[in-house]
Amino acid sequence: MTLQNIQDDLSAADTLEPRAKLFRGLGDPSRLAILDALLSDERSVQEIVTQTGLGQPNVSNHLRCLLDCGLVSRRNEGRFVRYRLADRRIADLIRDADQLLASTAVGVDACRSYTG
Amino acid sequence: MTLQNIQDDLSAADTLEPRAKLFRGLGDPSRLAILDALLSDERSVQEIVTQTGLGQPNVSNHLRCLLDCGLVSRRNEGRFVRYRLADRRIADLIRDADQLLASTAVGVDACRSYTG
DNA sequence: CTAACGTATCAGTGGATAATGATATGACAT
DNA sequence: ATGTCATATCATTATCCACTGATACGTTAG
Repeated sequence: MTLQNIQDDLSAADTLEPRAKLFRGLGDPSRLAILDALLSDERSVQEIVTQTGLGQPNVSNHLRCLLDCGLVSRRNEGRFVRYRLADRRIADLIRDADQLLASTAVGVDACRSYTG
Repeated sequence: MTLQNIQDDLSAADTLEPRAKLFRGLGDPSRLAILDALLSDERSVQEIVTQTGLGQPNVSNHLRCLLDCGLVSRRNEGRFVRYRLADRRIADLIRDADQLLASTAVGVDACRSYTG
């Protein structure tokens, strides 16, 4: 085993799980729809429910997930709660993914391992 | 509903599923470990098995998934099969994710929705 | 031809999780 | 105080998917 491999393994041990978790956070159509709704502006839960067509408890669940992950932040306003993206780089990450998907090489549909 | 929302919905309908699928492809520790092994160089299945500690059928399964998705490409060499990243931007995406995780705000561990 | 090796496929299994309906919590208005 | 609205939580269910062991396929060596 080379030094390079050792370094890879060391860094992998520490960063693999969080990395996977971040990508999994982004790897659900419902959560992506929610993030999409937040791309342009801050939104209340109701607005997100309307825009995404998802059920309200479902949206709340995913928002909790996204909040715990630190991907969104919230702000109370009376009985409304307004959510927004926690970091610009999240939008960047999504855009980069779209660019990658626009490449001819990357054709995710063909993957039979999961139905997505 | 504003024009902006309509545009969001239209783009979402087309790109949400593939996007989610791409992120899910990246959202598994085993697949990330495999991609990690390929970051620095081309590798045979055996080498990946050794470096990741995963089972051989398991690695083959994930490689098939990654291949179908277009995230890796393969090359036959005798009875060996050597895999490599299909696109530099995949490594970029992973690095960007790591940078995001280095931020204080994004702390994925706290997410209780999935154990990952 | 046959043995040995590298890789891929398959079926079975356990564990994880997204969605739903019911319900709880909290805030505002009258 | 009470009703109403916005949001969050909970339990249930049904589905999905990663892993394993056995095995098949393909290639090289002897």
